[in-house]
Amino acid sequence: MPEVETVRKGLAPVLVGQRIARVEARRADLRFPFPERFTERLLGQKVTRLDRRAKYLIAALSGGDDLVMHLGMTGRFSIVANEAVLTPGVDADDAAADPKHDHVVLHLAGGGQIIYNDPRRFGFMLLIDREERDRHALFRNLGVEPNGPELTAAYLASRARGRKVNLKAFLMDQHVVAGLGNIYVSEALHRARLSPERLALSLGDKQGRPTERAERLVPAIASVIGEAIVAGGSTISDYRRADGSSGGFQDRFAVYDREGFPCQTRGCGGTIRRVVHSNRATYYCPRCQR
DNA sequence: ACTGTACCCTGTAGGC
DNA sequence: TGCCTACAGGGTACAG
Repeated sequence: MPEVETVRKGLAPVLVGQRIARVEARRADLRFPFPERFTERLLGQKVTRLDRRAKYLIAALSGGDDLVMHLGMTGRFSIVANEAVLTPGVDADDAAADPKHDHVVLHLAGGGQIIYNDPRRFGFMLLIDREERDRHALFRNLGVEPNGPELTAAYLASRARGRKVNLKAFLMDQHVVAGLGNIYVSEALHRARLSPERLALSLGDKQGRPTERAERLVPAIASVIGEAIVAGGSTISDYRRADGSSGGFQDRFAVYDREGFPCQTRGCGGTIRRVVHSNRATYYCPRCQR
């Protein structure tokens, strides 16, 4: 999510207020097929806003549709203007051209272009009538934003009531907290000194009132996400060409991708472990996270 | 209803 | 050098 927010901030100044003059969709699908009459419905539309909800980018179009875009794992946008190419969240040195995976090009009336590149094609785009958007399956059951006022200990406890999934899976569920990804769940749990293996239901007592663990988790999530947004997101060094982000937060990982390194928590002395749940890596310190 | 697993697709790193 | 496997920041579709 911090990566998506970084992309949004980079894209907004060149996209908002612009009219779409031409659209190239260079294949029939990404993760899903493009919407019916995709290019026709974009043509001539003015982008009036660029918002983010969870990990979705939402371009509001003058005709009343929302262009909803998801970057998946490897999607990125580049801006082409006056011969210069800019990729929000990616250092110029790392944004080498990769035309093979340039799947969508939006030509703006002002002369600029927005290029969507996505090697793995886990991203997607769709068009939804703005009036219908919040009732759409993707948005209807989304959880709260991780850096917003709705994320409270009471909320977490009520959602965790009776849930026997572990905390890692619980926090990865976009219907609980919308926008927390694999990196930030590991980092937030470390800050909260909570084991990813602990059951979600332990965030509340029998009456569903938040425990002290839930109270710790809220500022842990909010601070990790807040700092990552300020840093411009994270880039895994070996993957810098593959996603929309080369911010600075990877330099501040306490646990993510740090298997075998000593835990930095003052006086802890533990060693970071890597475990796998449902095909996703989780990093934590078994000593200070309980 | 809830939970865990397999899978979508492509590129890269590391072992041999 | 080449071949093989494991793994990667996300999310969904199942089976049990």
